[in-house]
Formats: sequence, C-alpha cells, structure tokens
Amino acid sequence: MQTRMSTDTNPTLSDKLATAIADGILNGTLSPGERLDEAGLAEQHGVSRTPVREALRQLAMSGLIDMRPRKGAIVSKATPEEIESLFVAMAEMEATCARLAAMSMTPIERRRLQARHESMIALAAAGETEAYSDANVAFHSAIYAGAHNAPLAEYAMSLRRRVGPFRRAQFRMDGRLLRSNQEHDAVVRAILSGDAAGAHAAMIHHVSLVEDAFEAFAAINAA
Amino acid sequence: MQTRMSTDTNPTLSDKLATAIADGILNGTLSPGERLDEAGLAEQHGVSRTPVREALRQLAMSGLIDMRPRKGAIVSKATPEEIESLFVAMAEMEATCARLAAMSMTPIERRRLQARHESMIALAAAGETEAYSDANVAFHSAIYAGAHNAPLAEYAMSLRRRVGPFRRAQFRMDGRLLRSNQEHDAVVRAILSGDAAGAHAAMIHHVSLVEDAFEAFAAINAA
DNA sequence: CCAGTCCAAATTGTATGCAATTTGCTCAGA
DNA sequence: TCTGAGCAAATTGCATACAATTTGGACTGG
Repeated sequence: MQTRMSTDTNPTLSDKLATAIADGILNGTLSPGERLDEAGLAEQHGVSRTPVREALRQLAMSGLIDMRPRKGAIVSKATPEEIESLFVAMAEMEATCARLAAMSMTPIERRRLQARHESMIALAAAGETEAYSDANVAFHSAIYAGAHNAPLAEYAMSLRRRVGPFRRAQFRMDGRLLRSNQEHDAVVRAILSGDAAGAHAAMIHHVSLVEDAFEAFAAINAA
Repeated sequence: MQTRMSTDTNPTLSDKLATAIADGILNGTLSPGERLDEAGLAEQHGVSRTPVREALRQLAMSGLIDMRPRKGAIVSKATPEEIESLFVAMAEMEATCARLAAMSMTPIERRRLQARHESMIALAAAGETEAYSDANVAFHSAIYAGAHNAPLAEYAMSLRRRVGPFRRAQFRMDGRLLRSNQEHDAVVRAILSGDAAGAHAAMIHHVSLVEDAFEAFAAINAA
C-alpha cells in the first residue's frame, strides 16, 4: 500500500475500515468474486456508508477489489492469465529488490538477514509450517527494506498482499519448506557477497518456483 | 494508476474529479506543497464535498497527494532524497519492462517500436522539443506494453506520472534531445535483438541520465 | 516584547437523506 | 416452457447537515 496515506496513530474511520476489509480478504473471510455491499459492511462495522465508500475506493486503487460505477464492488477475481501476470510482476519486483539489496544493504542489515535465514533453517527442519510462513514474510520484507527504496519496497509488498488470496496453503505442498529454504540460501549468499546479478537471478528462480507450486496446487484443487 | 478502477465510459463524478485534479498537478497548475481545500475544490467544480473527498483518497493512494487525518491534503512535496528514490524506482521499472520486452515483444510490436524510434530521430534533429516530448512518452509506453505484464506496466506509468511534477522542462537542457535519442538507439537495438540483459542495462543508463539532467536542472534553479 | 491560554472560525470526518441507476421478479403472450 | 416488457425493491451516487478537530488570533500575565 502506498503509505502516503495516514500511517499515524490517529487513523480515520475510513482507514480502519480499509485495513479491516483488507484483512478479511487476506485471511479468506472474503473470497475472490464476493460482493462487497456498502450498507452491509456499514452495519457490520457499526458505521455509516460514507467511510465505507471511502475505504472501498482506497482498496480499489490498491487492486485488492474491483469497483465498477453503479455496479458495486467485489473482491478482485482474476483470470488465470492475470494471476500469472501478478506472480511474474512479483518475481520481478522481488528480484529487483534483491539486486538493489546486494548493492546497498548495510553490514548490520546483512548480518540480520543472515540471522533470519539461519533461524528459518531450524523451522524448516522441524516442519513448523506456520512459524516458517510468518518468518518467510519477514525474510522477504527485510530484503525489500534492504533495497533502500521506499516506492519499490511498497510496491513489492502490495503485490505480495495482492497475490495472497490466490496462494493460500501453498507451503503445505510436500517438501516445499526445505526447498524454499535451499533457495533462500542461494539468495542470501548472493546478497551477502554483493553479487547483484546473482541475487536477481536467485530470487527470480525462487519466486518462480513458488509460482509453479501455486499452479500445481490450483490444478489439484480444480480436479 | 491501478486501473482496477472504473475505466468505462460511465465515469462517476469522483473519477472525473480525480483525473481533473491529477491533470492540475501534472501540468503545474497545482504545485507541490499546495493545499487542496475540499470545499474550495468542490465549489470550483460545482459539486459537493463528497465526490471530492473520494477523488482525493484515490489520488492519495496513487502517491500524487498526501493526506493526513484531520489535517487535509496537499500536493505531494518530496524531499530531495524521496525524489531520488522515485527516479531510481522509475529507472528500475523501466529497465525491468525493457528486459521483459526484449524477451516477449511480438514481431509487430518490435517493428512499431523501431518505427517510433526512427520518427523521433527526425524530431530530435529538427529540435522539435514539444513533439519529441510527446513522442517520448509514447515510446516508453510502448516498451511498458511490450513487457506484456499489466501490473508492471501500470506501476511504471504511475511512477512516470508521479515524478512528472518534479522534472518539468528537463528536455530544454542543452543537447538533451540528441543524447536522449542516442540512448534510445541502444535500448531499441537491444530489444530488437532479444538481448534482455542489454536492454535492461541500456534503459537503466538512459533513465539515470535523465535523472542527472534533472538534478543539474534543479541545481540551476536553486541557484 | 514574548510566551502561553482560551475562544471563535475554519476545516475535516461522519451521518443521513434523496435522486438515479441497476437488479430481479412478475406476468403477459407466443 | 420460454421470452421479454415492465414495475418494485435494492443498491449506488451525490448532496446536505451535523459533529469533532484543528487553526489562528486576541488577550492576559510575565
């Protein structure tokens, strides 16, 4: 999310609603294609329609929902081609951040990245899927931050959120945890050694495999 | 702009206001730091505050304006560091699109890109600054489109818009037109020959020079 | 003259009401 | 049974009204 929006501790109702609705979409309470009724959401949250409308407009710009004039809003439902595009875009953004991170991470950031990575090795070995998943988000966020470029980092994160609804449970694929961790290893090594091109390549490889995993998962579910 | 928003021919008042205000920012009528008074804008456009507020929220998400809860909205005013970040981000996005374009442009798209480029050579030679500037936008847009990835293309375009207010008149720098054209030549050659890495490098080089030109320009104006 | 407090005007945030469009249902007619 | 016209209910878009917060300045005390 472009955080030129209110980040303070004085959020407006619209802002709180926007994050609440976004949460609902991300955790699956609201699924792709589902209709977002203004009056319903308003009553559900105990507010009037006005802040709901503003929140919806905000979410529409982030791509999480679709609004068509006079036809209402729905949770974004993408065609397989659009989902593919989102994954490709995310891979490119992650790779770009990794490349920049390899060039401009501070020594402290590099050490912290390595520490994170090593703690994830243990989680993967123990098969702690949920903890690994959380740590994974933090790992990637650390790389975004290491790029030292707010616009790119924000966009990378917004893409990650946006593909979220389409890749639930991906980590439950057999052996995905360990392979993910091996791929991280290549990324971390490249970043730590300042190998920009290598970091880019390793990250593209990693995220592309995640995409493959998603497609396999989608295929299973469709069957 | 993430065009999950209404693109139809049935735009809502809020949408029309959003583009109107955005135009004002892009063409300099509204300058960075300027306050955006809701009541004022409403009266000025002959509407109530409600659609104005929705438009502002939309623009805030695009990064063109800043909103702080209960403090109103202003045209985004960036520090030199933030402007630098925007230029770097734009360079990375353009380069990424160029790389993807080198890999996936169709023969027709390649021919059209070359045609565009050649017509720009004439404009540069004739010193037609304004026509060149328009053609330049079209040239870069063609490359975004050639990447065949809607999210990346949209983000690249939104970044281009976002830096717009900070780089007015850049092309009037001495000799900028001809050099820009030479850099385009390298980009086009790499794309046409399918040289992904080369296209990336050439585009980064090109856009970075634009940034340098901007900084030189800003330095002159500050003096 | 300056700092600080307090109040009024201005401005933003939210609620409510009404107009306009869409949606879905009923019901005639083939 | 199917199709389509037409009306009623539901839903969105916009305007207006009201509440809450911020802003600017007058005034007091030092």
